[in-house]
Amino acid sequence: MKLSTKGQYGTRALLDLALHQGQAPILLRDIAQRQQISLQYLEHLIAPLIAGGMVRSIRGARGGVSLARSPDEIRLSEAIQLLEGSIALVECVDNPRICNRSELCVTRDIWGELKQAIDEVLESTTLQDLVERQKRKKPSEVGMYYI
Amino acid sequence: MKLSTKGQYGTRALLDLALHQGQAPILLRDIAQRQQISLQYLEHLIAPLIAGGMVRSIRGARGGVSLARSPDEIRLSEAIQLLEGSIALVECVDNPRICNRSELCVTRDIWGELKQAIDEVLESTTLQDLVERQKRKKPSEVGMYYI
DNA sequence: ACTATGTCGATGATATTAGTCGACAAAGGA
DNA sequence: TCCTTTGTCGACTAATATCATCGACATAGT
Repeated sequence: MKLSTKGQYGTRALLDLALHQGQAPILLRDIAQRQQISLQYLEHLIAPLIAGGMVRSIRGARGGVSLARSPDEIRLSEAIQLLEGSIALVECVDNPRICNRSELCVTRDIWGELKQAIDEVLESTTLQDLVERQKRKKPSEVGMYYI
Repeated sequence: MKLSTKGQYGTRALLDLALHQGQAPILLRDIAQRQQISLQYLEHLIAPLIAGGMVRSIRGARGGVSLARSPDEIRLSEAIQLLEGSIALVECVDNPRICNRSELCVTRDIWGELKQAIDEVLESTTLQDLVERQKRKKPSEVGMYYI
């Protein structure tokens, strides 16, 4: 029952994008360096975010990536959904058909409540919230490279 | 980000135990049949529950397993903990040391909130709650074999 | 052209999951 | 005592998922 590195690194990458937003697009290389993720792996993490319309990319020289919307319009629920797929901890919550017990299964009800609880946290948190928390934590280092 | 079958089947097995509690211990074979889990796999699911003191077992003829406590004293949080290990979705929530960013990492804070949200659901649900839900759902079939 | 960047599919190493099997231990009954 | 019934446990395996890495390619700027 773990969040894969896709979800973890992907979320960090998004936060990095929010923290470094500016005029110019941001280089994947820089995100990779700051977040200590290999560039080649990062590409794969970003891909579904681009496909999902959360991140925009510009190819070629002077290219890079940037958030497609303002950070306060990007909810973690959507990000995790793109990065990890459904948030449900158990398949049958989303697809009752895959198990013939679904209708009468009370454990399934609990897994549903769990999904809901997780969703409430992720739905109520935006990238902007993360940015503000970060500023509160360590104002001086926000926007800087990790040493 | 999925609950493994260990957690799913193990919880079902516990509920089965709660539903069929009586004088005599319950046969693993019967649980396996009712819950449609292979006996050999079920043994492995039950083992950590026995080790954790949640289930008692009696070997030999006329043996079987039973809950070590009354169902209203068995919380799902404890069961899942035994079956799956820590409930935290991300390692660093429990072990800050494994990542040098932990102290300043705001995504980690979110993973912590997630853990808390999950824990609240599981902590507030006992096997007895599941039994009652089951009775409410399908009073006639409680205690019966699945057809 | 040439360089800087992102895109994408193939590949591989490792870990985890989901079981199965077989030998064994303990308890009861004939 | 020996046989049957039950749980125990470690070894093994197959399938899948995770976590990358690599190389060829596409696109944009200079």
